[in-house]
Amino acid sequence: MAPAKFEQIKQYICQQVDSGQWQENAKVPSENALSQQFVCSRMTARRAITELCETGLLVRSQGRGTFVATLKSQSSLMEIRNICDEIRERGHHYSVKVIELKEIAANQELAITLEVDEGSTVYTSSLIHLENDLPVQLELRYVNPNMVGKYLENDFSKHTPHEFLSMAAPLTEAEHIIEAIMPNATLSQQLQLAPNEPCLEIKRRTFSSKGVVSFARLIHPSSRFRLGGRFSVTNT
Amino acid sequence: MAPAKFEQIKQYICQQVDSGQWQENAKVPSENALSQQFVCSRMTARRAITELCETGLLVRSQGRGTFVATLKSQSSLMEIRNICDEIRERGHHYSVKVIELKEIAANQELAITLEVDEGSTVYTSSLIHLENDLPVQLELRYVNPNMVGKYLENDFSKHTPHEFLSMAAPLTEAEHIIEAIMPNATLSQQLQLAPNEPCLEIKRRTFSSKGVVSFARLIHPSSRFRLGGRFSVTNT
DNA sequence: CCCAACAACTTGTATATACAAGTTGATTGT
DNA sequence: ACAATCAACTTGTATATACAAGTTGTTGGG
Repeated sequence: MAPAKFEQIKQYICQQVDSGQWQENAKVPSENALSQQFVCSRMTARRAITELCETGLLVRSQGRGTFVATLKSQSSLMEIRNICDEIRERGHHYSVKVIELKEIAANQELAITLEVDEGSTVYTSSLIHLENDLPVQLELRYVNPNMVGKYLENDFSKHTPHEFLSMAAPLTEAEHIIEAIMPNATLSQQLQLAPNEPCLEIKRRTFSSKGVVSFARLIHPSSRFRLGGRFSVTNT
Repeated sequence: MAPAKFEQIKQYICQQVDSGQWQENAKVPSENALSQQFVCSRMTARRAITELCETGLLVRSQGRGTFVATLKSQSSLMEIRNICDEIRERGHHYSVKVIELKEIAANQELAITLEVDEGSTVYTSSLIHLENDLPVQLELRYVNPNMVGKYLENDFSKHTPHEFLSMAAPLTEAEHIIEAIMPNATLSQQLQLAPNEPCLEIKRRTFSSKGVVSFARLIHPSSRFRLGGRFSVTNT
C-alpha cells in the first residue's frame, strides 16, 4: 500500500530540505508546478504544503510563493525583555501594536503584587510585538506609578516599556512565574491564534532598589517563539 | 468585511464548546450537516473542523464522526518527576517503554555535570512514558553510580527512576534548564512526532546532601503535555 | 437466538474548476 | 528618467463531485 499522494509530496519536500537541496528561504515550487510534477490536482499539492507550513518547515506568502522557513534562533528567557532587539538581530522586521494605554485602580491582588495600596492608580499598557507582521508576544504591563513618571506618554514604537522603566529606575532583580495557559477568545484573536491554541505565559515582576517597579504578563504562542533559560528551583 | 466562511464555522463551534452547549466527548454535527447549516460545501465545513482538530479542540474518527476532545489538565513543572502518577490521576492509562539500559564512560561534559571523574562508569536509562499509548515524555537519565546501588536492575514498569533514586538518597534540591529544541529524526520517530515538531526539553540535576545524584533530560512535545511551575530567577 | 449481510452514515482522499487577492516585473506613456 | 498601468504568476477561498474506507444499527436467514 503506497502512502497517500499528499504524503508522498510531503516526503519529497522534506527530503529536499533535509538534504540541503533547498536551503533556508529557498523558494518551493508553486502549487501548480508541484501538481504537474506529481500528476495531481492543485488541491492535493496544496494540502501537502499546508501541513508542512503547520509544522513550521515552510512559510507561505500570498502572491509571492512558498519558502523554506528560517529556523528560529533560540532566545534566552532572561532576555525576553529585549524581544525587539532579538527580532532585529535575526534580520526580521520588528514592529509594535499598541492595544491600550490607561490608568486603573489596583484591586487587592494587583496591589499586593505591585506592593502599593489597594485602590491606588496604576498604569497599564497593552502591547503586541510583531515579527514580520506576525504577533509573537502580547505584553500586559502594570506599572507602579511611584517608580516612574508619565509612563503612558512614552512612544512605545521607539523604545520598549522595559527600557523606559530601567531609565527611570535601574532594575536589580526579576521574579518569574512560567506556565502554560489556554488563551481566551480575545487573546486568541489579538495574537491571531487558532482557537484554543495553548500559549506560554510568563509573569514577571521587576524590582529596583526601591521595590517593585512593574508586573508584566508576557504571552506568546510557542509555535512562533521559542524559549530557553536557566533556573534554580525554589520551592514555594 | 465578514470573516471567511470557514472562520465563521470555527467560531460557531468554539462558541458551542466555550458556552458548554457541547461538552467533552459530545458529538459534533457531521461535515454534511454543518455544510447544510451554513449553506456551504462539505469541503468548507471540513476545513473548519480540520483546523480545530489541529488545535486539539476536536477529535476525528473515521466512520464514527467528530467529537469534542477531552481537555488535558495542566501539570506542574515541579511534579513532572511523577508524570506516571499524574497520568493515572487523570484516569488515563500509563505505561512505560524501556529503550535502553546500559553503562557508559563519562565524557568531560557529563563528568562535570554529575561531578564525577572523567571516564568513570555512569548508568544511563532511556525511557518513554506513554499516556493512553501515546508518548508524552522521553526521559534520558544519567545516574551517578556512587549514589545508588544496582540502578539498572530495577523494574521501571513498577516505579519511576526518580522513586528508585529518592529511596537510595533523599533528594534535597533540583536544578533545571528549560529550553525548546528541535528533535532529531530518531527522537521524532520515538515520540511519534510530525516532522520538525518542536519539543520542550528540561534538563534536571537532582541533588542529595552528598552531591549530584542524577542528570535527566526530559523531552516532550508540548502538544501533548503542558507545563507550569513557579520560579524565582537566579541569574547565572 | 445468533450471526451474516447490508444499508446508511461517517470521515479520508482526490479531482476539476472558479474567482479573489497579493506580488512582481515588464511595458508603455509622459 | 520616471511613474502608472497591466499582464502573469502566486496563494487564498470556495464549490461540486466522486469514490474509498471505517462504523453502526437494522434486517433477514439459519
